[in-house]
Amino acid sequence: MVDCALRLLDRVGLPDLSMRRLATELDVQPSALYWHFASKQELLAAVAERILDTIPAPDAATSLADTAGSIRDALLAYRDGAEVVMSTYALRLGTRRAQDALGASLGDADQTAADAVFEFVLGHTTLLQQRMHAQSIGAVAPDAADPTAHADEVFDAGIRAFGSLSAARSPR
Amino acid sequence: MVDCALRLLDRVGLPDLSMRRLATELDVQPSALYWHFASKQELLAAVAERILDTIPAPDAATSLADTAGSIRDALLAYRDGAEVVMSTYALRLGTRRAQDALGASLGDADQTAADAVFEFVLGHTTLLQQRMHAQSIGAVAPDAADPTAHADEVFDAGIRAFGSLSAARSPR
DNA sequence: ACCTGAACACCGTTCAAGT
DNA sequence: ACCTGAACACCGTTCAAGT
Repeated sequence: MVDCALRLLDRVGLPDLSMRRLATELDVQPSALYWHFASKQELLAAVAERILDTIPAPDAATSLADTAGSIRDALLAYRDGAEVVMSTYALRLGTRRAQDALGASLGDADQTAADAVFEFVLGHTTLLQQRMHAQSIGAVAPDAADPTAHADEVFDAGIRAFGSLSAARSPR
Repeated sequence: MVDCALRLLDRVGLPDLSMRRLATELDVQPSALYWHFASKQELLAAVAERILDTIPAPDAATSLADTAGSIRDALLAYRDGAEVVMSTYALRLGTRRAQDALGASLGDADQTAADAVFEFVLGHTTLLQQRMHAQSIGAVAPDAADPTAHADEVFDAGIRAFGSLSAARSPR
């Protein structure tokens, strides 16, 4: 059932991922979903956890750039993945898998820096995916030649900044 | 009419800011709104621009921390402000006022770093506001003692990271 | 120029009742 | 234990018609 929601998300996007549509996909009445999940939010939390499933276990030997990259990849693997994860992370449902991996790469005891990096990755990827959708709809402003062109550069610049933060700390 | 939307947003939040509710507030039929705005998205773009109106003009003499702080303040001034700005920024509606101010503080010709900082600020503030709302509803997980407690620390850590990026560049 | 009235095609959620 | 049927209180948007 979560698998079906994940496939539907990837096919139609978050705005069109409704309980009614998911029910139709499962050949079931909408009300049947509420025996399994108390609300749509709870269903989305399960979907978010599945999206983050592919990120590797925390490993101090993995560079920040690689860890951040695999989190970005996990979010990009499904349409609107970042937005789904963002909304459930805000409610503190789901695991802290992503932050733990980032924390390990930063070699930091407290999680402040890891939280900041995760917030950057979520913000960046949410924007990127919304832009991808806007572009496919043709709803983008005409002045923007290639909406997603410099996204990688911006992402790298951000990760480099956070990397220099940890480099400045570790020598102590 | 945008003022009314802004007040309504602050009162009820983005999920409850509907065209029908706004119409009721204005003592008008919902369809009347579509003479002024082609869609809800367009209305939200106007609201987003108003939210960002209070951020100061670009000034190289203003520190990155101050500029980022005033952008954060502008977003926090209205309920769900960050999410509204995020969704219209993705569509590239509205101005680049925030990024221009950040670019000036970074003393940078290209806008890559400014974009990265803005993405961090948007991600951070969106998460913070969603958490504030979840808390007021009481819908937050029980293990989180004080959801918004360390938000300032995380924000400062992020901005410090981006600050060190520009510091490492300017000596060249 | 600006708005109404009525409709179209949807939503999330609840809850008694069925099997 | 798991699902149906029917309802409740909503959505964004369109469009002919009014003034």
